[in-house]
Amino acid sequence: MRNKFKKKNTIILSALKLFSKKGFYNTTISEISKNMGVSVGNIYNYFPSKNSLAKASITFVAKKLATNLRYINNQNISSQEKVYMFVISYLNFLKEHPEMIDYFFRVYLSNREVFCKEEDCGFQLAKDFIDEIEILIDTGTENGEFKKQNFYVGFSCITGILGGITFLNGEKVLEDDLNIYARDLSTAICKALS
Amino acid sequence: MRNKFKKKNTIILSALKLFSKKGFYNTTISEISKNMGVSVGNIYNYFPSKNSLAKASITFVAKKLATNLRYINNQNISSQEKVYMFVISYLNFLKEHPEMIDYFFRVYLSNREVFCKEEDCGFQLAKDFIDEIEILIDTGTENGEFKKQNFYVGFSCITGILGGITFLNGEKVLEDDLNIYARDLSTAICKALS
Amino acid sequence: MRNKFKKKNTIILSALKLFSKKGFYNTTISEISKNMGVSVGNIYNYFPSKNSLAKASITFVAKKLATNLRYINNQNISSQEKVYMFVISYLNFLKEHPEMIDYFFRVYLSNREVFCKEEDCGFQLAKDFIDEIEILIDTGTENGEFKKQNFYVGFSCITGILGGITFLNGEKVLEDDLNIYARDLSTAICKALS
Amino acid sequence: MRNKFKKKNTIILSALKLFSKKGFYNTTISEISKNMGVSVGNIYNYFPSKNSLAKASITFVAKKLATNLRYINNQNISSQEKVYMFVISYLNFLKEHPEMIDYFFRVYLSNREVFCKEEDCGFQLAKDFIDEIEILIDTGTENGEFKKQNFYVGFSCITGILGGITFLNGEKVLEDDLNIYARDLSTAICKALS
DNA sequence: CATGAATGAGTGTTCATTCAT
DNA sequence: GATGAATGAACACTCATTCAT
Repeated sequence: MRNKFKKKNTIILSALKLFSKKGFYNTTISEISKNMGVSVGNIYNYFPSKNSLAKASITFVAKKLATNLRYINNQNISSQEKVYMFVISYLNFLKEHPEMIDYFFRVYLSNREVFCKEEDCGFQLAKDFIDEIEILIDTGTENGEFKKQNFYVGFSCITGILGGITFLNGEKVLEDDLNIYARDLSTAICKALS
Repeated sequence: MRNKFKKKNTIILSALKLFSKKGFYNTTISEISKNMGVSVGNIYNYFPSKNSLAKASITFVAKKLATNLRYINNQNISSQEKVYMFVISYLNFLKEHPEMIDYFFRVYLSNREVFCKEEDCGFQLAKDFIDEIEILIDTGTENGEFKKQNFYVGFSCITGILGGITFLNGEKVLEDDLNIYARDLSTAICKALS
Repeated sequence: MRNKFKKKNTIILSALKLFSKKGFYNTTISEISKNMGVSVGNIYNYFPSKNSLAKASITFVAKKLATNLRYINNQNISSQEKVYMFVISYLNFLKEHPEMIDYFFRVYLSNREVFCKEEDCGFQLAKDFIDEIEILIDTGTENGEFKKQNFYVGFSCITGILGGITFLNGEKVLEDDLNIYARDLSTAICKALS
Repeated sequence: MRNKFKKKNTIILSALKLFSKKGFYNTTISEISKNMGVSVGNIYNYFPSKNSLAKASITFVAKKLATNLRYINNQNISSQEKVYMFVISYLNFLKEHPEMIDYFFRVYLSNREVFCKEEDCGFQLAKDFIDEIEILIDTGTENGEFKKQNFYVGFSCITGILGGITFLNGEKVLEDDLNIYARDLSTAICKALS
């Protein structure tokens, strides 16, 4: 039912905020429940374990990122412009929902043991997003803006460079507003891909 | 005295292996001690807490990476060649000491709460390495190989792209030997910087 | 709610028994929990730390003693009779709940470091009881049975003499039933106060 | 040999200071050793265990108190004057060596489990002192100053009342210098005994 | 569905004691 | 005798998970 779905999302949002702020292991289920005014036990009516909640959170964020990127991919513009739009969209997302991006980079990328215990292993959780990245690269390659290249290298260029600035942002060493870096970052990505 | 120093390093090495394999929170002091054939209590004669051991481990790896890069920075070659040598050196390091690089990327980049409780906060722990990255970029800028650019963007290009491939390597999705990617990666980095 | 209050008392009672028998530091939370058929963790749902449990235990005993003494203070009898009644009441209490009195004298009087870490420091925990002692002395002074005297000296006479016999009782050197000493002790106290 | 004896005393003095300040269980052998500039292991050349050091400390203090009291007992003065002299001597001792008296009252009286594990149980450790107390009472009884009374009650009067003021002193609630209370205390003791 | 008290295995850390040097 | 690194059992406290209400 619709309600169940909404409640799951509310829980994910609450978890996301805390996971990203304090890390996965320093966030307790009890805190998540208190933060959203719900009982501990009730959370277990929606997610069978803390790990499963973490996984659902990843998928949630990945889907958001994928949706954004899919929208851009569908535009009728050059690939370079798509990259730029994606960078802008990503940085805005980072500013508006730092907890989601932080979670994506901090918790997911590095608490492998949390996400890889069973079948639907780490990489798969973000599949939607990764697929859109692939589309972005392939389209650019097909129309000649990007060179033909190994997907993994291309993937590293896009997500790595954005990941780098995300890390620096999290470390609070950036002096300027994030948007300032948008042009430089997208240029760097495009050059790396071409 | 010399001995105390050596013992600390032995402990760090043991910790590094386990932290990187299982994550910081899933590694117990007892495991680290068993892994190196020493008693639990004795570890506390060298490190006052698990956190401090984690910090020392970061510094240890950062120093190794910095030493490698410093050696390259001091060569009398073009900056592009330096980047290539650094990528090669990094990938080899990753192959030979996956636990160190893994630790660097997984534990450090993401368990901020572990490293940021006091003054010598996160970013500072890797200072040596970061300084060498800055030298690499600045030298290239001075000799005209790289464009004049914001340091944070340049930093993201180098460490981000390498971080990306490291992540993929950790996820075990790469089909080929790491060295295969060396040329493409260094090319991408140089383009991104220029 | 009523239940929470009752449970706290049950825990205190269990703790009291063990603390007094084995001392604060030789009693583990695990023992307390086993002794009352409850899990370790559950105790922490009621008391945030072992120290806080010790403090609550002190207050619990002090309140009991205070209640006994308040009842006597409210009687319409001479102060000498009050002292006698108090001694009787105290010795009976000591016989029936040796763990409580033992705790009061052994753990409280001497594990200062446990009780004095914060604001509600040692002396304050037994405030209720001490207040009643003051009333006992003041009343006797007002009606001329006791001389006008420094409170601290008077306090030492009452609690010190009873403390002495308590100590000897704990050392198991007393040959007779405690009640045998009641008359002599109350006489000594009254003389000391007059 | 003489040296061994002296060293043992030095250790006892160091232990006494720390035991009384922080309690028996919060004082580590390592602290005692550091406090006196000696290695941990070396302490074990003089005392086979922490407990035995605590016991030796008790005997040390008891002997000091006994010596003081014995000197007074041997004077050719009334028993009331003896009590007064003893109170004065005790309060001075308390002011000059608070750690010793504190230890006697706090650690000995209440960490029974430390002192009663084997044959030379608690009470016996202070035998010298207790014997002198008995002599003080008996002499007073013989010369008619004190009434004939149960030893345990008499003992409680003397040590209890002094114990009371010691406790209050330790709690830092006394507003005046200890000596102020000497006359009142000795009067109270004498009255209680007569 | 919702609650939150109860469980108990698990972890970081301490510290008396030993012993090779 | 003196040293202090090494040992390892022990303990306070945490927290994911369960389940009776």
